[in-house]
Amino acid sequence: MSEERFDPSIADGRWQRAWDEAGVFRADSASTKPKSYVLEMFPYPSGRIHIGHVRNYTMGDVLARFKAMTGHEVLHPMGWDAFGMPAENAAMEKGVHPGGWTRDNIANMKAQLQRLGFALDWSREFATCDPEYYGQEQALFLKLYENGLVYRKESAVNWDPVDMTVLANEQVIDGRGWRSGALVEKRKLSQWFLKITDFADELLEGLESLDKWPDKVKLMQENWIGKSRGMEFAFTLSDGETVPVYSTRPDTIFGASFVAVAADHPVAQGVAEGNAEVQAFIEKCRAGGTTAAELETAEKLGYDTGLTAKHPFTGAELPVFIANFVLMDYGTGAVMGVPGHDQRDFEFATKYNLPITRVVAASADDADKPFAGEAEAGDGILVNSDFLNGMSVEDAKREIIARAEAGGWGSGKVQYRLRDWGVSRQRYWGTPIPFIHCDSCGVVPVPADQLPVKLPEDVDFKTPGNPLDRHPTWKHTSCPKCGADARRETDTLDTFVDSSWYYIRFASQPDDKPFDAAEVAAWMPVGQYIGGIEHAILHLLYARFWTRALAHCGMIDVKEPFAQLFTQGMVTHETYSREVGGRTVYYAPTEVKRSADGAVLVDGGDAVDVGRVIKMSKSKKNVVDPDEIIAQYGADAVRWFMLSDSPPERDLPWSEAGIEGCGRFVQRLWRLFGQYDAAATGDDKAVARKQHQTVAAVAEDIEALSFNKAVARIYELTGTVEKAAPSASRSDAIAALMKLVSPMMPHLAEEAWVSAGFDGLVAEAAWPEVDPALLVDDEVTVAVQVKGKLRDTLTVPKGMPKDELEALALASEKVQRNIEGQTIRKVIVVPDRLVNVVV
RNA sequence: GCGGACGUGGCGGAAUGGUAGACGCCGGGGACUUAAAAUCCCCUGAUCCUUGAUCGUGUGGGUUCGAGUCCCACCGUCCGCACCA
Repeated sequence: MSEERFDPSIADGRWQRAWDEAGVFRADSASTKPKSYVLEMFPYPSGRIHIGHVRNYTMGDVLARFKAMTGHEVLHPMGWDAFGMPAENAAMEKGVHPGGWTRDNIANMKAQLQRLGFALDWSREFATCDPEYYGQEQALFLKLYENGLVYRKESAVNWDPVDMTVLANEQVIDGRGWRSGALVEKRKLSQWFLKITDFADELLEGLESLDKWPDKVKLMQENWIGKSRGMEFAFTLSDGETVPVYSTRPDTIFGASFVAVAADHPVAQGVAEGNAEVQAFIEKCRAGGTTAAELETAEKLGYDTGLTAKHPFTGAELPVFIANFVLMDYGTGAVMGVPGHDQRDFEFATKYNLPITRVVAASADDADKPFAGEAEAGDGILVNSDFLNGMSVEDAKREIIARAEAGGWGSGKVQYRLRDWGVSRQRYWGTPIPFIHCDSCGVVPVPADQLPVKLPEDVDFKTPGNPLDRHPTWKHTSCPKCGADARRETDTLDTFVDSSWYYIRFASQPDDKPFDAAEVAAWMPVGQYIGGIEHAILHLLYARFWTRALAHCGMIDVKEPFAQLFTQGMVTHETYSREVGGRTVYYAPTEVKRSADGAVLVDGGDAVDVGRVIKMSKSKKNVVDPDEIIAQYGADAVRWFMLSDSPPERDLPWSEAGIEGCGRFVQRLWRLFGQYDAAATGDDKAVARKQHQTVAAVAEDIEALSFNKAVARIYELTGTVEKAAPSASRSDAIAALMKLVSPMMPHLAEEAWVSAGFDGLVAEAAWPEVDPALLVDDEVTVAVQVKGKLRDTLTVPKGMPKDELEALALASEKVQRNIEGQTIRKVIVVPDRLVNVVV
């Protein structure tokens, strides 16, 4: 080997070209090898990759390369989630076309990813803004429509006044738009919906089959779907109207002391007509904030409508209130108030002096026990409840539902928190919804042969609102049914639709249809999906739904798209700041010189406060630029850092010292690789053993995505081999080490591989064999304890019988000293592990 | 409020109920060098009466020959959800 130092600035590019020319990472759908589909969440093309992308894609890359070395045909694709608001914002701010802006960003980011040497099959690359992609998405949307999974309805929607678009419930966080942060308003619009609620139960039950998903994510989805069982029944009001209510505690019906309806409930609307006071109250309810803090302190408010509701059993006339804590869009928008056994009802009843009746108690003797300032929602025995008296809560629920159903005035009901997915967006940069509005035929799907419905190129972004809607010609077309003048739908699809099936398109992308079912079957489901926890609900639930919807339409045979899910932690960094003129100024890591006891500005030397280690963000300036660190340390050092130290599901603190250590290790390996000598002779059992143990352990660690442990083991093997005297075993170990590190540091590994005189690419080499005989040591160190405290250790041949071990341990001078003058009560011997002398 | 995760050296973190702190970073000392960089070697949980011993995995209990690991209670940090009837 000639060079003393490994030079990534030369080697990185050389091997990236070599892999590309050899087509090493191209996935062959027809291969007979076992298939492995490794996927990381594709990025939004913002223009620059973030260090978080580097971590995410490095993990996937190591797995993909490892799978290839262990005999799998690997599909590891990459593409672009290319529709969405930022492109339109750029268009508005800079006057560039969203398409051009997006294309430029993709080119930049692709070059950045390529500099990291990822084993990606770029032949399958696409962007969701390609007409070839969104046209097929339109075809799928129409397929779902044909199968009754798409509908349109007038509905109150979450309107983001800044982005000027509708948001899904999931996109409203604490009453604000998830992207713009603007306070969301309610508006009535005609919207397109996907019937995700049809799949609520399936999506919930399907979670059970996902044994390789984090429990945390499954739990979040479970809560989101929010299944509850209860009873729906109607109250008859004093004005003759009926008001259906839903309750999960129908057993407590005898404790009902009022009925409450939401501000938007028809009853409330009726009462409000011509009554300014009620209108004002309703307005007040609507204005109520929805943030966590506001809800915590929000007072229960009610307006007595003067109407009464007849209790179905007691015949009592219960007052009917409009209440601020009742939601129109859950259940029926009306509830029966049972103050004794629901905390909200309790607070409400206390405020408005309504009766609080106990109907559940610990025992029949406690039937009239007073409440201790709060409702009792727990289990117990029914009391003060006529025919339900003495029953358990569960039995009472069953009984009351049975009676309601027999009497025809109510029925058991399963209720979900999950709502249908509103997919209409009043934006330009998205997939046009393929429908046409005709005055005589109504809403008509665009015929398949007229797809894709392409976005117009000439658009103007100077005025707010939907550019498609105000385009001079685009929306004017003719009705596919009657031929009369008609208008195109000007809404575009939520970008979460785009990301709901991209993984299927990666597996198969014919020109004339969305995908080929057989080819999809060859790859799906994704074997390992890796991405951020922030997509735990939205993206992952939508993708699961979409897959099931396609299966429902008979298009594919897969129900769950992602067999195994991994959510990686964030990359974090210290923050550097100073108080300047009463405000905090943040500094980038490159502007700061860090030392053991603090930090100063490179420019000027002023002291800087070293703040908490937090997620990298532009506003705190605690970011590092992937390009800069690749240029400085090389791709392999950066990749190695991404895998070292922190377990991948936890946050990874970026540090200058850490990346420098990685850079040093790359050189250290390079020096060691240079000592490979094919002509060396002689055995070194200890080295061989360490090699085989490490190969087996690293394989296990990579499969488990425990990259930090694999890294630690590679350090150990490196240390062992470095210290060993030259031998054939040592050279074997060096060669094995080249393969071991090749998924993590592929450029270094290739360079060493060719320098050592091996043929071909190490990326295509087979993972080193493991000789099971070498996995076990023939000597073991046994701990010797007296009363559970370590006193000595013994090095003995493996498999020494219990009695011999015991004798040896008792003979130990240190043991003798510690048991002096005491009686041995018991000796516990665990072969090959320890001896514990109990005195 | 509900649900969940996590608490181990200066730091990131290892550890099938069986030698706590692997491995890395930081720090200290030394070798090489005119010097530096690079590299290599040694030390590096705390305390003490330092050939050794005592203490030590958030706190307090418990189970066990033996607990970071299992059980109970508490404290703290972080995350998710939330007037969902």
